[in-house]
Amino acid sequence: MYRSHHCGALSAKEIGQTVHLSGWVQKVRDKGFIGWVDLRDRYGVTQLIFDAERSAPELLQAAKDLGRESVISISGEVIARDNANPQMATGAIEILVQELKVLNTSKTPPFTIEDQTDGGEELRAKYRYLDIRRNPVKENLIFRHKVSMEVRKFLSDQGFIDIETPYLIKSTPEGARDFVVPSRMNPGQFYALPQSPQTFKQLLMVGGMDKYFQIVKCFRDEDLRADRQPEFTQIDCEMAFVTQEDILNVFEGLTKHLLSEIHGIEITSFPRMTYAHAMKTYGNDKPDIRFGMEFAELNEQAQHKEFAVFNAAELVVGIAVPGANTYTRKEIDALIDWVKRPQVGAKGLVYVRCNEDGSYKSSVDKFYDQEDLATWAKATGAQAGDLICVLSGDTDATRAQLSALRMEMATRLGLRDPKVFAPLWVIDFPLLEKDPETGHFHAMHHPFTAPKPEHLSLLDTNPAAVNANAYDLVLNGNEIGGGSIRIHDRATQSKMLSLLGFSEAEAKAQFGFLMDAFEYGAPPHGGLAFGLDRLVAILGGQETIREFIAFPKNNAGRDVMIDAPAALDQAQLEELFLDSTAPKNA
RNA sequence: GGUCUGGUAGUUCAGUUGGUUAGAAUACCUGCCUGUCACGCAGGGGGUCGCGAGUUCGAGUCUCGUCCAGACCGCCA
Repeated sequence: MYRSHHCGALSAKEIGQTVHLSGWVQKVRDKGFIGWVDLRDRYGVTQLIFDAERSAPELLQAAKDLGRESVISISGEVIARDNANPQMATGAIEILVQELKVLNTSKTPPFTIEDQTDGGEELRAKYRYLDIRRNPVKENLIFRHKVSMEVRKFLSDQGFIDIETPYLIKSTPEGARDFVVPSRMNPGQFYALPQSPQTFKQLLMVGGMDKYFQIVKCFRDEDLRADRQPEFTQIDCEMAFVTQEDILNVFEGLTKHLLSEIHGIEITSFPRMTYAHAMKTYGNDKPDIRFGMEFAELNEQAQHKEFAVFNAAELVVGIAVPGANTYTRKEIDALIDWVKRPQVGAKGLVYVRCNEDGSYKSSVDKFYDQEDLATWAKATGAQAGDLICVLSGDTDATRAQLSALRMEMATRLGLRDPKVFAPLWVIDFPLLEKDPETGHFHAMHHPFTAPKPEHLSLLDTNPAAVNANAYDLVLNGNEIGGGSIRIHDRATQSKMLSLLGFSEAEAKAQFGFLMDAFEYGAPPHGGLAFGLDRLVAILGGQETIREFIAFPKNNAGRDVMIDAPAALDQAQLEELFLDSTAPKNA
């Protein structure tokens, strides 16, 4: 018998019982005549005791010889501790060991298996199986399990059916780069791994499944970030016979359910904000609304004087940073350098100190008097003690820059409390986006998104003005879900693809199967997808999704534990017709 | 593709203006210790300063290149 109890289970109630425990040696404390071993498993730690009076000499010696992370199995009697440890769940008891069996020894691990490990990220990644023994990682994985189970429970209770869709599909030119898989049986041809089960879930609606969901791996061959992996998990959903309103309500319900079940937080406010408003007020389509610092456009207040920089700008926009008038000149200079970094890209920063006595001191006092500055303060809502930061330039770029500054200042001021959750919907996205370089349109969401019915006629005349029935769920400044009402008729889908630059033949070759399906009674439908990794990380109060993935990839898309990707050998390459050195037509 | 930061003991890091034998903590090993639980005490072993070139009497330190890691921009419908 390996175990009668787990290592987190025993308390004073079990005193006198003989138990069997198995686990890993966390620590050996050898005091000569007496020694303790902390035994750890997934559930906790139990202290084992060996001493010269009560233990056989060879047993005491065997305990002293145990190395960290050896796997052992013991049996013994639960006894009360002389010195209880109230810090420990099992701190009232210890096990007087009668039998000790070493099941497997361990080399000294390359980092300490403790909550506060001494291991760096790279090392932990290489020995991920050891990292997973640590509480923080273990608890993150269990946390993810809880979230995922609550999602399944909620959606299943709402009548959604979990259906699997294929991983070996066809590459499409729209969207992200595909990972491709060569087909041995079809020389020179390739599958693609899905970026999303998009078309399949729509076909499930045509198939009459009505409500579908799947917690599913998706793949995108793009550069990584702290919140982006090449393979990631989505909660993918689709519903038939629904309006946008129906979908928002269902997934608002899911979000509330999760916050309630996971954190005991009851969300009362679930605002909806148009894309246009989000861009104007936060410079961003995924605003963090846990704090204010809303944008105030200052063209009117700032473009009547001799300050050429502002006069030449398409947009002059500012925020009031609460309490930041305490910033020294040196700190403000550092802030100016910060916005001028290439990652932010501002040309400079105009600031106004709002002094406690009601006066203003700005970096542009040469051009603006106290009255002018007072109008800026009024527009930005600045109070005494605040610092107004103003950027100017082209509208899109300036908004992005000020948004970056707003987030940075909020982080510095501690306004991004990971225990506070502020979800919102961003709605009314534009259908299309014009590529500034090529002048071509591409779909802002994806090519299956339906235009707003009232904008349908604009598709021919002014495509850029068409809004979509598309929506994003935003949580604490992160896009955690997005979706849309889909096109469900051939004519509209065909027009959409042609707007995106597909010839009729290309459209047919790429998406003919979908448009064919639309001719056999496709119901109106729509849905959305949540990024599970990101959702779990944010609910867990962290920003790096790697911490919630059992075996994540590094910055360069490598799995440093198994050392993937790797070269194939010659025979494999030839079998897959990928060998560039082999003669053609072989 | 780009910007920035880092790479020194098993590990996490310090290392001043370029100067003699490269340090600390922790981990590891040995010994001691009867109530530990971050146990304590004494001792010990452990270094391709990422790699390559250059400057110099002399390089962990300066320069150039390169590799690796992380964050970000581009990219991610």
